[in-house]
Amino acid sequence: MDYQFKDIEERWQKFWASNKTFKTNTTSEKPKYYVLDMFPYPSGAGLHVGHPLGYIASDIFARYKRLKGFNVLHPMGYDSFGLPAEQYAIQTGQHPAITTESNINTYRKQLDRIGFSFDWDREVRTSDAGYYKWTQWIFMQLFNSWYNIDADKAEPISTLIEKFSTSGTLNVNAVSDDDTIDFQPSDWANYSETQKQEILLKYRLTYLKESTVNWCAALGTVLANDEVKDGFSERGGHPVEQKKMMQWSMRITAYADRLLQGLDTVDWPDPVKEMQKNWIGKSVGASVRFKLNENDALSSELSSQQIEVFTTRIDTIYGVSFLVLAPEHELVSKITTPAQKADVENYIEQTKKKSELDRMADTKSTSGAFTGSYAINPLNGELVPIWIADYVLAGYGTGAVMGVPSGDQRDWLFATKFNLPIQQISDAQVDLNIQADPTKEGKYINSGIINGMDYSAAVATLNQWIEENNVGKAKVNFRMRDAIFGRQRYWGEPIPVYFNDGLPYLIDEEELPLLLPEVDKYLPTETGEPPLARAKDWSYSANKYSYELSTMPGWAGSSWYWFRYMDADNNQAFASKEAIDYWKNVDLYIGGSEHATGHLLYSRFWNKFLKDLGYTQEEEPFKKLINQGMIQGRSNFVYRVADANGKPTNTYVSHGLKAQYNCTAIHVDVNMVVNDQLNIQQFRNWREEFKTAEFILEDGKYICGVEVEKMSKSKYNVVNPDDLIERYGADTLRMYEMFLGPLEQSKPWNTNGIEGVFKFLRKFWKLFHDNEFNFVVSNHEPTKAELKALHKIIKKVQDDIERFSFNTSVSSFMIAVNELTDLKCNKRAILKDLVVILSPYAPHICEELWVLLGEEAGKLSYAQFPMFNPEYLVEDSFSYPVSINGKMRLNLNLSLNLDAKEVESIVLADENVQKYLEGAIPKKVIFVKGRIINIVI
RNA sequence: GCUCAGAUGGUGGAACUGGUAGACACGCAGGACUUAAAAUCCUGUGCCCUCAACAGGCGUGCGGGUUCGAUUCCCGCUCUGAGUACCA
Repeated sequence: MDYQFKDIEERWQKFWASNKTFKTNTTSEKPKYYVLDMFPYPSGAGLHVGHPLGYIASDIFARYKRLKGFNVLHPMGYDSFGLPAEQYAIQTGQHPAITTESNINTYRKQLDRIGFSFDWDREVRTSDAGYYKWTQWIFMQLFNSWYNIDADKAEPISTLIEKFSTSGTLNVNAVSDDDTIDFQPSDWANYSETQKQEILLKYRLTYLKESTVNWCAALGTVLANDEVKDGFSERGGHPVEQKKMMQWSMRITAYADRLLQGLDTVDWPDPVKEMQKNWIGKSVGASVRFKLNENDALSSELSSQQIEVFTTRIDTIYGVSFLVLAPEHELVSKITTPAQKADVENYIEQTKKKSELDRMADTKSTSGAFTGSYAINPLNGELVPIWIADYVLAGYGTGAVMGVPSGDQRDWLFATKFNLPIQQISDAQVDLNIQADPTKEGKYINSGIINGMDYSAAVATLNQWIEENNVGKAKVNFRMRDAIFGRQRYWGEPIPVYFNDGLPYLIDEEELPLLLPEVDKYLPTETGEPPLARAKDWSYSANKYSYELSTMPGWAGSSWYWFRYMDADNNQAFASKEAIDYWKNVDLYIGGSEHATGHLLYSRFWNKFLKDLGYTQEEEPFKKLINQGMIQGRSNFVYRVADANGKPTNTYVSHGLKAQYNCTAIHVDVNMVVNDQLNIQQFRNWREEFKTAEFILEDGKYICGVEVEKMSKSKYNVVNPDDLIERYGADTLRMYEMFLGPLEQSKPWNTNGIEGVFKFLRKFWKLFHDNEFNFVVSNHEPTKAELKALHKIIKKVQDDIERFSFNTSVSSFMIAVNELTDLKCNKRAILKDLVVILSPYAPHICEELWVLLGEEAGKLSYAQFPMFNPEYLVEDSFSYPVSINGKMRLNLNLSLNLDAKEVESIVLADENVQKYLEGAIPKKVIFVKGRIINIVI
């Protein structure tokens, strides 16, 4: 019997499932290793060939680690709350839970066919009540915590209340959205319950606040910053506008510095670290207050107002020649003089008209308007005009900047356009008539107290001065905002909060989970309330209080799920202490880079928070991260010829000849195309309209055009893994996905080469079988050549897997099996090791051969990865080409002492060369891996 | 604009710390087996000159440099992809 992959794979998948071969125990003498995949959202379309790429890689690594003697945790689950199921529910009325369940079943079937070694007993689903009970529980912990800056960690809110009642705000150094709070312990005692709760809400790590949010009308919900791309929603591409709303937020900004510092401790791809760094956007500088100058047009009350600016270049403050406010800045209307009123209002009007996109596209032109007012530079008392311009953003820093044309190119352009002075403040030789000098070189001139200083001295001096004179202070600013947490949607975790007197309170912990109620429709109510408002008899404490109606965002459930896998069925805790102490954190995490500023950042935040409260041990959740590349679709086209009148005919011209015709490209299903050659019969049967299709061929073939696009149904370029498994088997699919190229690289899918991998597996199978397909192995001692072939592959595969270069190890397998086939090697000792080495890649065929070799079924996964012995790889002949002075390449017979790394004598094979070298003394002999490569004379 | 990644045959890609560039696979061409096809096996395959062989020349986006030796290191440029965007 030939290699019967279907039979083999079905049999072993059944065996693994019923014997729970990959069940992992938490207590083990072995060292632990945690291999995690980013769990999928179970969409209705099922898996295409790109999805399992990362899963195959992680499965290979998990299996390899088991062979290396580790206790490996390798689980899988579903991120099953989310928008598509809800959108589908709105259209069809079907409960999202039903859609989700059926999608999960499809996913599971598809995953099972690939032969992963997941421990399915640990499966999690974020939409299960048993799971989201703990998502809600973590929310409650966040609500009940504040961030103590002195301790640099989160603490229970009770310690804050303690401080308030003993010493008021005096000893409180906390992250809060209001740094003006100031009271005595006696005040605290006299505050009403409502007042107390209002104050505490400003410190809680999850809090309710009126804030500007990204509102997506089409989706009927708010979105987080990372869910908005260029002014449109990431899912669906609907327009997003800014809107003020009462919203739940997560105080992730409290962790900004730790999130930044932690990046230095993890083994992650640089681009992802870079993205997170930019997203957090730390900038060190100073905040300075400019007093307004008294002015006839302004009331004296206003002249006591100040404009606060944030700058990273306090050292250039003597060069300030104007201030700029964002058009939305609250002071704009107050400080605009009557003479300038029309100008300013006109400018604000223009700014409003510009859409978000226009504003981003138009970064070149400089625009602005003068308010007519002046501020006073606190350092030199000079008057500086106050302008407004849309290059200053209301949402960043203080919404106001100081303009220094000599030190900042944008300020320089602004000054040049509006004829504002450009003051030189550095002795660096730069012509300020041409451009600004943003460098920090040179000594300061025309700069009062910092004249003659260099950059760092100037910054230190000025920071001290502004603090002493109470006009500002050194400050660190972050670009990152707190994360909006509420969503006006149905299919998400209910927020475990009820309202009393307009203030939020947590429900009793005993009442978790707060179940998602049933509703008649999944749309907002007529009055614009979220869908949960439709729930009947859904309120807290015997109808006394109403529940929070928004639900949690998609990222809530995925921000802690790796802990749940450690102890998936626990009903008393999100995971037991023993399980967390043993598994600690994820050693290897594989997933797409699209989660760089979303999931990966939120997960690190929650991980740090849970650590602060003492529930977990590790500061970082994912030690090593690998981003698998995206698999793109490779679309094929046929070219329909139009007749003289431009009317389409039913004739199609091959790609190479299309220039001679007037034709249009039509997507054709890639599954009817092999090596870009169209299967004409299949095409005719594809659709009724093609039944009578005629073809203009080249060399008797119809060649299709090719384009790389996103893989999608509408482009007919989706390749389904099930079809390939049907034809070639799961082992071939697994190996081929790895063979395709480096894991991290994005690439278009191309099925063309899969035959090569399939042929390899057949060849491998045949090594163990004679021509009549009988299983035959010999018990003879292996020869040196056979051992060499074996140990070469042991070393190669081990090195390749350790550095996640799976594509090259597949190639090495092919070489090894070719060598052993040439040697007609069917020796048990060699083949047994070969099966072990190959099993992470092609587990089914290896399991089959393992048993045929007389070993116990199911034990292959825990066999020992063979030890590499370098002795087998030593060269025994020293006749090979060597170059002289890196130039000519000659065959030499050498006699040398390898230990001494010196040539004892050189015997030249060629007389001519001997002549050439006569009398020359080798200056240097270059060895590489014990071989002479080059002789320098 | 900024940041990062990349550019190697007809194609996907190898070459791990500089050391015989093009492994391995696809495709293509030729051959064996077959009535035939499929499957399988064998041979060839970077480009140029050459009937062919020997030999030679050119070759890792482009231009320089370091080195006995550069796909690999350095400088400058071109192009492609990704991220980000007036962040003060």
